[in-house]
Amino acid sequence: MNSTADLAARLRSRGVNPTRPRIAVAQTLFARMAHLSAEDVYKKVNMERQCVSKATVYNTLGLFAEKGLIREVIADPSRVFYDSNTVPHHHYYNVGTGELSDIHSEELHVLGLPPLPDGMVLEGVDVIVRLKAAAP
Amino acid sequence: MNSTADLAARLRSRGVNPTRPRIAVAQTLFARMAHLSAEDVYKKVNMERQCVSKATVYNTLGLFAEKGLIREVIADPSRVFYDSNTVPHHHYYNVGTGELSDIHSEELHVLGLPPLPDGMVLEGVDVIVRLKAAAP
DNA sequence: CTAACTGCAAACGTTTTGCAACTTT
DNA sequence: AAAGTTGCAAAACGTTTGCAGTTAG
Repeated sequence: MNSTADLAARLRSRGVNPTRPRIAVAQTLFARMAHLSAEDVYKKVNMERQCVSKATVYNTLGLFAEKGLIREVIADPSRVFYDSNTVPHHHYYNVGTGELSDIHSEELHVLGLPPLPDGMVLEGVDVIVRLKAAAP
Repeated sequence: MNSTADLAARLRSRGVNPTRPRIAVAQTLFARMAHLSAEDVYKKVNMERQCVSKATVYNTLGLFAEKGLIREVIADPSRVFYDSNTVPHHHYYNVGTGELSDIHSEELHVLGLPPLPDGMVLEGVDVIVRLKAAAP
């Protein structure tokens, strides 16, 4: 479940102090499987729960991402999306609507990654499959 | 080579009217193999050639990208990079320095792309391999 | 008591836009 | 003249930051 206590434990397990605003943001993020922009989170938190300022939403999302509780998805130059699913996976991006969705498949793999440049360590591999509506 | 006439022909072949500012931007883009932000292009154009306003640089880059003369690379939330190499390829992104580089390999492939959602057409597949400096 | 956190508003950097002037046809 | 293009300055947008006040350990 997503009780406050569970969420608090989840944050603590990543070294994040579970304050009330952070719990509120966490509830919004983890209640649904979604790809939300900071603005989306701000609106949803303040609609569903008590008031959290925009600065705190941004700071909290940055903190959660840094601590590995959520994942930043960079697909659109105009805003960052936050994905509550931290299991490695890839994304479709609908260029027309700006909608992001998971690629529900075990079959998508990146093969043949060349040896990394010297002194570099892999941080992640992001695959964005850009889609548009078919011509009518 | 990259003579003005050749660049003009290159723009025309994509339906872009080769005006003087656009040629200047094209020279800067195609002179080197590089990943430049709009700001980079603005600085280089105005250092190397005659003055082109920031608005025109932005508009021109957008136009070139739309017409397929260059490719937008979305790797960093803070700025868009423009790649003069339009042959399909993928990128390393150095998270520490913000530097983008090509993956020079025929070996990197994306395998197992699932069937696209109904009524959707593929626009492109972008792979960003995020790297950071190894811990000392 | 101290350190951590929050909210507000102002600042920021990138990108877009309105519009008058200037080309080009 | 009409259509397309440019430059400037201002606006817009998402995001970050400074700081005073609040909360939590």
